[in-house]
Amino acid sequence: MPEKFLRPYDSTATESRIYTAWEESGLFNPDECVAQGVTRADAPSYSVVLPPPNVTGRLHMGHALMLAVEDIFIRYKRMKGFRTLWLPGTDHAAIATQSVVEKQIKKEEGLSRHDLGRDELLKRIETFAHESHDTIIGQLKTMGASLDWSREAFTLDETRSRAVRTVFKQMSDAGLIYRGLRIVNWDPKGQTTISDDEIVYEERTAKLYTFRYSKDFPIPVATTRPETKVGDVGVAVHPDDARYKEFVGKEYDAVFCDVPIHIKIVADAEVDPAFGTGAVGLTPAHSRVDWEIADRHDLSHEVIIINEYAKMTVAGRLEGKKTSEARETVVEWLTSEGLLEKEENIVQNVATAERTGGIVEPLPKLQWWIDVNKPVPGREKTLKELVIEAVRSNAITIIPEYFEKTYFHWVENLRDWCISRQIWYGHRIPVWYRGEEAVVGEAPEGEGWVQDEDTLDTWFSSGLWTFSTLGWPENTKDFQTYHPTDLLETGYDILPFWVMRMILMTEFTLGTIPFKTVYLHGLVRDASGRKMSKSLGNNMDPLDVTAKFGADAARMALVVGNTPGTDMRMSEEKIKGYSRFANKLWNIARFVLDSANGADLSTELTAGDAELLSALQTLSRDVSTDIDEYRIYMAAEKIYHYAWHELADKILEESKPILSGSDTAARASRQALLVTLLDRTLRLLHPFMPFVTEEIWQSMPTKDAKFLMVARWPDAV
RNA sequence: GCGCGGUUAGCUCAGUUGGUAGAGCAACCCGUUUACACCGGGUAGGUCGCAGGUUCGAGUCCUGCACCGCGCACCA
Repeated sequence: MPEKFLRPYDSTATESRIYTAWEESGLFNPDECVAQGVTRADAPSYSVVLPPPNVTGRLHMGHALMLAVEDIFIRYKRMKGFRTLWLPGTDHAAIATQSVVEKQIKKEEGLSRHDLGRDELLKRIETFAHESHDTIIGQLKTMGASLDWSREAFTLDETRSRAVRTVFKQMSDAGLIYRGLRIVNWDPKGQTTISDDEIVYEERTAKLYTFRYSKDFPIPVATTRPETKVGDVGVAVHPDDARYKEFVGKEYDAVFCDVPIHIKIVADAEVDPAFGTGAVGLTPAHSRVDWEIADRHDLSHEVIIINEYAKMTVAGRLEGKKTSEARETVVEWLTSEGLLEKEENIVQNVATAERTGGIVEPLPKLQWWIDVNKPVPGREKTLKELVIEAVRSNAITIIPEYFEKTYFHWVENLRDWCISRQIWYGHRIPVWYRGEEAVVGEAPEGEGWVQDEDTLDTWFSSGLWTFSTLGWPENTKDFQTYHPTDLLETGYDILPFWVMRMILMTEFTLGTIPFKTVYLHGLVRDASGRKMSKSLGNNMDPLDVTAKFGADAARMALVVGNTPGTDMRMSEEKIKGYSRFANKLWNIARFVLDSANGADLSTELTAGDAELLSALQTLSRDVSTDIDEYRIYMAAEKIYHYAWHELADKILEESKPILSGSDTAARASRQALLVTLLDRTLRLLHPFMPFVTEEIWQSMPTKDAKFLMVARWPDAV
């Protein structure tokens, strides 16, 4: 027995040494597995592309969970003999990264992005992104992730940029990308457009004011934003509202807080007669709903009264005021004119920008959009329909299944996707202008071309992730071998943002699905069930816990009993429990290797021993089924239970008298049995606790491959 | 408003197609010249949210309700 077993298991020293050995072996790379003869050249492939972490800093426990789950499937399939690829990468995360760096520069140097200029800011962001990247890669390795580093990708590197330009051009040629003036979500703080899903609604109390535009205006109108009323061009009432029927079609002029306005009364079914006074003041340029109603009644969109800095652009007493100040001014004016009829408190949801916290100001802007309701040429279906069908047809399976309902609910509410952003970090829109000419795709030859100033929504490039990482648009060997990928594993919170968009982009570009199965994990919460966050100070750093208890223990704690789609609670106690298990396993090995020293493994087993072996074979099949059916939470628990409470507590204990007894046949049988049981247990446990199992296996007399990582799975032995 | 999930032992959670309720932690009792004290053996603890229904049989299927959590939409 090697001397190392005389000391307790030391995860810290072992884990980094083992990872380095794996990495140096090259066996994370499936080509190398074939070259070294551990995978058959004609083996079926199994591929997973890592959801690229944002280069905004460090990984959190959610990432650790993601890595544990994916690595389990990957290691299992690799041991099963599949040509297994797990491809790593990082995401430039455009707005998230830029706003982190901008905040940092503002804090340390007091400078804004406009003080620095585009080139200098980008340089700073790239430096930051580079450092984040290195930190993150180190963390991925610490967790034991068996990723093929030779294929690492970045959403903003040259290959991925080319994929972005190519898809943009194809979509544009297909008539699905258009540039249009529409109401966007404008973030005055970040000075950019944001998409619907970058909005966070905050519940606040607000005042609902009921007023008239002038003394002779026939209908009182309710609003929470009196300052916008200087931009009104109409009033809408419900067509069946008896109170106002007689006024529909009439037009009125007024001077509202120094601003001349012209109001037409229209009837529109979208108005809720029960809310406020049942009459809506229409401000088409500053409300998406008003814009749509105005469209239906030929009212002007062009009365713009608020600018990108959320300041008033009208003449008179409101000129240049912030919207919040203008609101007070208008209310004072209404009061002094006797036009204010009522003031009540209501609760409303205020739209704020996720990244900056700025209050979203709806503004009409010329932006790039993807049309989700237009038939895709050659497919006779819209993007929206294709995205629904991929899941409805069961081409893609979502786990847990009930999330399919959430998915459909979400997609059915999908509107055209605004893909342009007014930030600097990211893929620049691949459109070049010269006078009236415009070129889409690759930069044109010749003088005088100017590229579009805007960048693309970060989800545009991550939407291509499953195939851009495999070298597309080149028809590479990797692309042919590994696409569509087998599994996408991610948090349920980005099902709509990312998962749906990958399906959309892949259906359009390749006419196929990006992955066959979506496995959604839940949130990792703290011990009392709160979300982990910087502001609460309850963050758990994966590096700290792995340093303390080992990655094996952290992985088990994250996986055992954690069903997909369900949030879990994490605590150091829990992880500590599994570090005890690693040590238990270590001592099982110590006992077995010590007492079976020199055992003849070809000894015929006694009937009783053969039964014990067959019980473990049954367990192996059980565990395989559990993993195949995505119940890794159960598989992990079963092996844990077997190793500790069956193998250690029962079998090892009852072996003691046999091993010291005088029946030599029984003893020889038992020695062989114990070695075999330990060997199988290590194989079964390897995907879950890769380090300690590998370290023990290196001392096993049954060792039949260079690493346990590429040894055969028990039901295939 | 539309939709999703949860409610099982003191705590955290499993329970795969309906067939006598499980694990971990905590508690309590016993054990220690030993592979491991990062241990072993044992005990106690549940009307499976409530009310109906289907069934020979329901934690599991159906209907309704309550409470908790979440998503989307609206928010004039």
